[in-house]
Amino acid sequence: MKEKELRRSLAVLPIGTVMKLANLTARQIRYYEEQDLIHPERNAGNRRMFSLNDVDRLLEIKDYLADGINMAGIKEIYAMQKQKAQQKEADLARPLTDNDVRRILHDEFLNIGGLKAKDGPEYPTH
Amino acid sequence: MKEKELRRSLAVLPIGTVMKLANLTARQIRYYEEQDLIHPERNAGNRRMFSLNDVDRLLEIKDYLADGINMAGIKEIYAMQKQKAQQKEADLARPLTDNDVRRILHDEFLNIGGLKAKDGPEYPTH
DNA sequence: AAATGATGTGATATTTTCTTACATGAATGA
DNA sequence: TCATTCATGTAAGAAAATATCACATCATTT
Repeated sequence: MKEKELRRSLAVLPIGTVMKLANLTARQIRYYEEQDLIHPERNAGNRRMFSLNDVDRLLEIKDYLADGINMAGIKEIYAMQKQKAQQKEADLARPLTDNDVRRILHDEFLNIGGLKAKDGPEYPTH
Repeated sequence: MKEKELRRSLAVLPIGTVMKLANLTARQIRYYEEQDLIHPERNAGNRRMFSLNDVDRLLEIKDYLADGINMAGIKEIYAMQKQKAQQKEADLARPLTDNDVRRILHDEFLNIGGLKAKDGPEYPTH
């Protein structure tokens, strides 16, 4: 479903529509943007244009706030989600080759032997 | 998928967005509305608000025009489609009950006998 | 009590959209 | 060929939507 994802990320909604869909004031929406929780695009005339994904996120933010989580907390949540997504992306991008595996095992054996010169072992040898 | 249908029929897009999505001028879009080919909603401030279905229809209209069909032709096409849809709806809405069938047969027998007083038979008895 | 966080409100500028009217160029029929 | 009609362009002026910025407010935290 790549098509669907594209549709959902198209910036087509003006703030007035988003206010109604998410039941938020313009002030709130702009503030959440200021806090880097959403990143609506801008059209040629500097008007914010939102995607359906943006609306979803606004609804999420609303829920988090209702649960007593503050901006900082929400920001952290999204930062973590982003990290996870990036890790997954990286994992998917280049699955380990046999060569990678061999190299990793080789390095580990070096470490186990305590022979690694430059930085010393990564774990206590006690 | 009633949900999807609802989403597609939500009037959330301003004309500026629709212009880009359908690659049409505001003039064209308003003219097609004037010709009763589309019926965007209006918001409290009298601005036209379009649904994704509206955009689809605009793209269709564009195709028809490109095929050399004029407004009158397109209008007729949509009129026919509407009729078909209404018929289908009517058919689906209330399939005939046994009672309906009995009543219809009863009436038909009356007619066959040529006894129907008021309007006379519905078909030539010749 | 002072500071902070989330939101409301008001002022003013800019952009978008509306309606109305007139212009235009291609196709069509007399 | 000339006048019409059709689909669209364009301009003017008004109204609505949105932008930013500043200050107000009210609850919570320190």
